[in-house]
Amino acid sequence: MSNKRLIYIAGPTAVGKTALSVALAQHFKTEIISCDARQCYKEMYIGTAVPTAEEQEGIPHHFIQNKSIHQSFDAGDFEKEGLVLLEDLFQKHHNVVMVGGSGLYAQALMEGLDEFPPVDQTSMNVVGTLYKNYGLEGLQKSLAEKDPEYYKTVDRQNPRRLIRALEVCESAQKPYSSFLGQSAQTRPFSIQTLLLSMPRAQLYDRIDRRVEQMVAGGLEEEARQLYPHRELPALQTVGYREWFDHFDGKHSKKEAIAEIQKNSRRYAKRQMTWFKKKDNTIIEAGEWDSILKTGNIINLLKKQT
RNA sequence: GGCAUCGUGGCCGAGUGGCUAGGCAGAGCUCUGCAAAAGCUUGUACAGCGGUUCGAAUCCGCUCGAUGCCU
Repeated sequence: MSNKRLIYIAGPTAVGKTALSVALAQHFKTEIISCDARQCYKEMYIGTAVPTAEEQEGIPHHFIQNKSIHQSFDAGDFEKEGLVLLEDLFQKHHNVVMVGGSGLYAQALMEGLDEFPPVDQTSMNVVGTLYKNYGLEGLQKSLAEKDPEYYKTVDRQNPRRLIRALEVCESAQKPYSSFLGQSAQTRPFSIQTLLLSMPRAQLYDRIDRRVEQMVAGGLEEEARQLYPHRELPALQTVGYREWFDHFDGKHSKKEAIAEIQKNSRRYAKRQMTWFKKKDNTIIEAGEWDSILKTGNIINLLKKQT
């Protein structure tokens, strides 16, 4: 085992990941890699709670605002680019800090995804048309035929899952399931995950307040500028869709804000569900506060057994 | 004080004698490439008490509460 270590700070939105990650990075004099499926887009700033320059405290951050909403970027891309970046960072540092709430992205980088062939535009169109014309049932029938094995285990009610599998089948002319479980992933570094946790009520309160701060900070205007691009995948995001609906007259500004708060709370819930099953070291709010205050960061890492 | 209408799970809301509407919120969960996405699961509640009936959220009486009108 190499002496290189990736320290991953996980946790739901608004729990306070940024401050801890910066403190850790300062301690190890290292850099931060963000695993956040939205903060990587340069066009989105306020609504994705990108750490400000002050918050970053001079620590180099990667995968923050380095993509455009007009290009496609997904968990697989993140894995590939992230590994290249890590290799470089580990030349200079023993420890590298990763932060972010996108569980799938973190999983991709830490555990690896199987190799899938790229999905071409034609295949996307074929599947898209199928869904449009024949709905969920059309997708189910097609997948049952093209990949009966995967069909047995997929969530058949979930169009996204069905579409993805069909797109791969279509592009590769091979069943989606034939690519599963191919590559046994090992990483040339160790990984330590710290999951930040906080009582539900307290977290929800922080979420509500942060949304208010975003609004005060000009979220509405940011959303207005992105309105022309509202169909893009990157903009299917809490904090933006609700404004788009408001601009379309579907609800008032006040309702839009309340919706953002509600959807953020739900997002946080889903994140907690995801991280919970991952068997991480859980750090409660009270603990990391005192750790930050005393600067006693090493104890935090010793918690890991 | 009199008359009238009403009182359904956290909220909205259907249901006028038997076959546990539904929606929202909440909670729990799934997920190997749009993941801040997408999907799944989840409540026998009928203001209270008594009566009629084989059987009442539904009918009758009283009590409490809300609203409106009247004196």
